[in-house]
Amino acid sequence: MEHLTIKQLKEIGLKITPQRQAILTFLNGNKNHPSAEDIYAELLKQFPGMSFATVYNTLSKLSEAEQIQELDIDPQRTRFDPCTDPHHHFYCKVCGKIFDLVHAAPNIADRDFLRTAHLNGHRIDTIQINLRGVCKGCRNQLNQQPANKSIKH
Amino acid sequence: MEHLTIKQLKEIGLKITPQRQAILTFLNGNKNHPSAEDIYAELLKQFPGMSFATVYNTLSKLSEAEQIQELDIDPQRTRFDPCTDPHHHFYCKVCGKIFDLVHAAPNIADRDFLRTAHLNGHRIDTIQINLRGVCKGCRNQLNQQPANKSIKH
DNA sequence: ATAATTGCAAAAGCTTTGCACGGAA
DNA sequence: TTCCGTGCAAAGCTTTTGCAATTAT
Repeated sequence: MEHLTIKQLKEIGLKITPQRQAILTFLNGNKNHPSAEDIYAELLKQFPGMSFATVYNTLSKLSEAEQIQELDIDPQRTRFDPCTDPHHHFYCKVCGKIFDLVHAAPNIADRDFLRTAHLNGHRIDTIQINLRGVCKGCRNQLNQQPANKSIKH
Repeated sequence: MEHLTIKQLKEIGLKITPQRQAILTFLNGNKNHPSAEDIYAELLKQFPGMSFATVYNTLSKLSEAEQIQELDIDPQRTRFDPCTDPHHHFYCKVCGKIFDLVHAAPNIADRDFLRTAHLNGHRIDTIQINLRGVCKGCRNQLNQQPANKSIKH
């Protein structure tokens, strides 16, 4: 899915609250792969009294219903991707950004096949392909300032 | 690498201590993908005074030197794999076991190529392919006892 | 009306760090 | 001797949970 709708929320049995609508709006089209904290911090601007638990609970339920994806590529925290189409991810260990790799890397066969396949008798539910390294931008910076050791996120 | 040696420890600039030798011994040939806590708990039997920090520090250094692999497939904790040969992993969300998938799933092209390749200008250092679901054994148990909801690790 | 959701706050875990002492090289 | 490694303990963070008040349906 590319776009989360209120209709989808209802279909998976969730009540529509202003907070949840804001979460959807923030997530839709977001390519930054935000953490729960990122999302919370952003929505706090609109909902000064908002609780982190609200963000956390909603993300959990969306993820359970497979409306969003929980990424395990960041060693420090779970990151979320509203796009559930099959694609790989690249994590830059210098700046912490996550990049989508849509067909940039060879695909691990057909995901839909693997999903229902019983590999070695195991039932496969999800697949994640995580590449890590240093992104283009950070490589350039490192080349220009070889002494710079700062790591941001 | 399949086997960690004292020679390798020296080569990466680590001092040889009884604790570290025990860590190597425990890791060598271990297919259980233990967590730091698992390793600590096991070694505590041999070294009653041992500290978790010792395990943690040594694992970090081995991982930094690429002598072992840190797996991010377990949502709860980092797991370690002494085998650095290219292979995929399957995580059972019921029992928590991790299975090696050597060539069971299609390979994501040639890892050695990707490692040195500059994908979209990014420098790729590591690749992890994480499959998750319910393992054969747990599927059988679930079929026999549909009401069993216990989750162990 | 009723069941889910929110906000607050605390707890629970895993991971990481500081420091003084002891041991490897 | 010189550093590195160890053990101990505390701190740091992210994630998870309990509960009373509030809100969606």
